[in-house]
Amino acid sequence: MKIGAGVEWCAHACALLAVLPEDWALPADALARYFDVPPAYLAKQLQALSKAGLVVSQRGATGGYRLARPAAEISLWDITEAVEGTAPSFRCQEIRQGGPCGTPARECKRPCGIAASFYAAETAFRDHLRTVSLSDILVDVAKEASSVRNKDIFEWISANVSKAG
Amino acid sequence: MKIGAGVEWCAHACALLAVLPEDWALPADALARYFDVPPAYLAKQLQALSKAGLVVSQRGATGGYRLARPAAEISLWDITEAVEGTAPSFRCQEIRQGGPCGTPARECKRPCGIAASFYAAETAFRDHLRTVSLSDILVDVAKEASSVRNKDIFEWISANVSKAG
DNA sequence: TAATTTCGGATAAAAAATATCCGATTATAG
DNA sequence: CTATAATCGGATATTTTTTATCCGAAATTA
Repeated sequence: MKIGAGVEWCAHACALLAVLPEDWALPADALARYFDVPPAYLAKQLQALSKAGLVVSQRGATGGYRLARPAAEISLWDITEAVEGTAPSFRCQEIRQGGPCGTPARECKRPCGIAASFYAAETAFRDHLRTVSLSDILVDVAKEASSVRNKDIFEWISANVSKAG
Repeated sequence: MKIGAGVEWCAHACALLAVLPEDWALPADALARYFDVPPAYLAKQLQALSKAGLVVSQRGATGGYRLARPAAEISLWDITEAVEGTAPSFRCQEIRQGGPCGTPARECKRPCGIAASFYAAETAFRDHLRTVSLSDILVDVAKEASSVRNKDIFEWISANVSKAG
């Protein structure tokens, strides 16, 4: 049971996009440099966010990525779902139907007790991530970071942003 | 985020072992035939259960597997942990420490908000599986199955069991 | 309209899960 | 007591998934 690295990267990337002033955008390459991760691979992950409608991409000279909606309306589950897909972690093979004592298919319309338990557990997992929005993350970050570092971050953004003019 | 097939197989295998009369055992090969899954691969998964102390293995002529403790004291999480390992699904790469604005390591003793949220979500996942024991599964099965099929199952077990004598 | 900069899908390398085989071990039966 | 038969357990291949990269398509600016 593993979550790909793209989820972590995208979550941090979205958190950075969330502090961008309105109508500014950050290119994928800039985001990769900010976090020191492989640029081409991050770019691929960002495509998933774009496809899911979490971020808006803009091509061309002053292009880049920005959030598609307010940070309060993007949850960690939204990001996870966009990157990892919506398939359940427990993929039931219905082995109860096989073998010499297999249950007939017509009696298997509902999931078995084992599958149902895993589905319920995953629902709990997803529901928790749904309760955490990007703005919740930012509050947490703001509490930890010093005002000096916040200034550094803003200066870096200003130097690397794609600002439409 | 995916769970391997071995977890499903082992969960069903344990449920079958749970209805075995005391001091009976089922060989790995019999379990594989019962569920119609690759024998060698199921055998490998069962090793993990044995290592974790969930089942007791007995080599030799009348050997096989049986539960190490009452079904009520074995949870779906016990089985998942035994097969998949105990590593968290979200493996934080601490990318906040990298890049031009990286947070100094001494300020990173606690997990960041993103990682903490995923850890909490996974705790919810695990806690739910901890509440489901093998006996809960058996109750569910008993409700669904007809008494005719239960007789078939018991007869198959009797014909394939390794009974010490 | 040409040039620059970006995103987006197609393509390779690495890692993990899946599947298999054979030797080590143990109880039984002769 | 010994040989035999049947089992588990770890080492070994194969397939799939994840990770990583590259190059063409698209769009904005000068």
